[in-house]
Amino acid sequence: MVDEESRLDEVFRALADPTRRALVRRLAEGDALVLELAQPFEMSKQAVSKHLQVLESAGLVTKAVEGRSTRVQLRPQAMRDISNWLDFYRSFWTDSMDRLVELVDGPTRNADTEVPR
Amino acid sequence: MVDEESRLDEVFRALADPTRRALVRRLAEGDALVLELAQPFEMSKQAVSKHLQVLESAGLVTKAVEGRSTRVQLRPQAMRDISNWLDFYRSFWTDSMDRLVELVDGPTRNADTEVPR
DNA sequence: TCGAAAGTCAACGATATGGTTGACAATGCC
DNA sequence: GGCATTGTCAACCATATCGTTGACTTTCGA
Repeated sequence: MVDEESRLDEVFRALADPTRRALVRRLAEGDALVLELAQPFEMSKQAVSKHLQVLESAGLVTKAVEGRSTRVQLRPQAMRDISNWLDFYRSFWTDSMDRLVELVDGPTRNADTEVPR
Repeated sequence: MVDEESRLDEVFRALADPTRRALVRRLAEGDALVLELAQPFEMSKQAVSKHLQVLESAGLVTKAVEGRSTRVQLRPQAMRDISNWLDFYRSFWTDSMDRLVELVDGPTRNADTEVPR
């Protein structure tokens, strides 16, 4: 069982690369074979294969062998982990906006908005 | 001007480290001095300083010199970039759930739910 | 059956990362 | 003034990352 922290690491890291994000975006349009994925990138198929391994180990992608081809499928549920992580801060950045507004406009609004713990 | 892609890279990368996420979470409770941040981690202040530089260059944190101390402040707005990026896939993973349900339950529900582009 | 196609594995190289230690500049305090 | 405190910089080390090329296995098709 992989603990939550290292899973977050993997997903964040997997998405911290423009090539891999492009692969993900491509896969959002539908499944594809590895070579189809490698095609638009000027990169060796080996490089793409490695990127797909990173995505797979992060749980963002699954593979299914079909004859001598391999079909790759997006598994966007894995993004839920980081989405949940972000949720904790979502209220924060709107609150920050409020505080900024307050700074600019002066404390006209009543201060009953709780600061999150 | 930094283009959108490399900004995403930086933010994703910055958050792909458990120490830095811990720093962020700590800063969510309020501003802190660098030494205060270094305190709970069994790590040299230099290491923490480096992490903070990564966070700062990703726009997740700002620093303000106060005498010989430096106050660090969270800037959660930077997370908006990746939140927006995720938004594109948010509908996706719920749709995938629907497709899964359909697979298990059989096609009982009418198929008027659009597949996103 | 033989050759081309799809994909992975292994080894290599250049560069980035995350940590260390030691030195240093700037500030505050006595 | 002199010394401790805060933080960064520089150099170094071990390891990871991202790409390459070459070899290999498996599968398809003529």
